[in-house]
Amino acid sequence: MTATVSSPAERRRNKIRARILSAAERVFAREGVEGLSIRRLAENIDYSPAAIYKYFKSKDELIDELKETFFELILENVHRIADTSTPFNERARDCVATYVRIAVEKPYHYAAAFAGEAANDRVAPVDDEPGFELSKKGQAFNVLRGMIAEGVENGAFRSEIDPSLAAKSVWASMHGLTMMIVHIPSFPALKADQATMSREDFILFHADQVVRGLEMHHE
Amino acid sequence: MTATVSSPAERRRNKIRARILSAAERVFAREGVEGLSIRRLAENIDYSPAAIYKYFKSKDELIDELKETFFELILENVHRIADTSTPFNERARDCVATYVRIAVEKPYHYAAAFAGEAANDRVAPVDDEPGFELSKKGQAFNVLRGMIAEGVENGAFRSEIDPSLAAKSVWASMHGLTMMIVHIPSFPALKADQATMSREDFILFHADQVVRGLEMHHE
DNA sequence: TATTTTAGTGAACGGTGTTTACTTTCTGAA
DNA sequence: TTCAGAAAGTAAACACCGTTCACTAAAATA
Repeated sequence: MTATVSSPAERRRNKIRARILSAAERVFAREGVEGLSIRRLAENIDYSPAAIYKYFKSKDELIDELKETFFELILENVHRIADTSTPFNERARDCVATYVRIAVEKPYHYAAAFAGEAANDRVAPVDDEPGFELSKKGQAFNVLRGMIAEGVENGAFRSEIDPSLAAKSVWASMHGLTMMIVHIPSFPALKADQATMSREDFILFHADQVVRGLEMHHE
Repeated sequence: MTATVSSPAERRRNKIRARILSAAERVFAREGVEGLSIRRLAENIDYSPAAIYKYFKSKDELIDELKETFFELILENVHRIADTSTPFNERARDCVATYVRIAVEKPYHYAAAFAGEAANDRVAPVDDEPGFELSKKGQAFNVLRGMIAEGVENGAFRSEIDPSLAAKSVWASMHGLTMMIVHIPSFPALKADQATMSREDFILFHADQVVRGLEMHHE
């Protein structure tokens, strides 16, 4: 299409921006917000602290980009599983378990993503308006809603369920487990209550429990 | 029993400690950890910043006390409901909804309580060892576990459920909703997805959903 | 009353995010 | 090619932060 959409200067700038972000990512993944200071970051990439402000308006903006990239990762993985053709219940459970697993691998990212006032999350109307810029978090939510809608049509889930509402409930439940694990490193093992189940198994147990809440009751 | 367990000096000291805590509470409730600085706090109570360190080892210790008091409040309320004799399902749902409601009233407290590495939460063995100092958070968990055990004995919940495990799952789900509301002020309403349900109703819906996961399936 | 403990302080240490004024380097047009 | 203007980069400062230290004044203890 267009020959060169970016000038050399522009490309050079983007490269440096990327270098800053990658250095930030490294520190942040290991030490979280506390460990990531502009001054330390500047030292890492041999710039003065002030230089960083030529590329990012503020520390918050920089971290926002790390978070967005992180949710991109989650979205990719969840999407991949959602698009397989394994049996529905299994697929639902795997999606949910994957979400937690990845989040737990980068606990600081996940915790930070939900720490701010999070003013900019929007979820697209059910019939995705194309071109509507949607946060990665919002897209992940839409995948979830789609799966639940499918389950309701299937007859696997109770027919009176509103997929939009149920998706929020399910999301909250998975978010809760994730936060639990992120903040209490030993979870689900608690002190003086020796682990009766591995973390992996507990994630599946919880996912199962959550999906069960949606299922038909035959009474 | 003992005539005076506290000397005048000791009482005076406790009074000042309490004044510091109450000033901290005021600021913290409105502005969270970010807004609460030792220097600002000192100014509020007309002391020098250094003086505060005669009463608290660190800012973290001070905040820990705020959090503990907060969970005391939650515990009291949940206990009150758990001890009524309303029908079991209703009671379970109310407990869970109350937990969320109170947490949401003091979002900063709740968020902070789960923010640290939370190294000091322990859950008592099933037969409460008396005298074992238990965090308020831990006690709240025990109430939950007790209720689920009751439900299993009742026949209301599936018989293969391990109350300890299930309690962790339920707790995670409620924690998740709470965090969601705390961090996304409009939740369950999302942008471009006008609220189809009030927050109060959603809390009940979610609690219901969670309890459903524990119930018998008759297939 | 003399001595020891406690309450309280001002000043400093080593951090933080961010801004401002300044220089150097690069770039695009005359 | 020259030259104005933009962009890259910087040192120094501003206004904070939690915490510690050496010190004085007051109270409690012996």
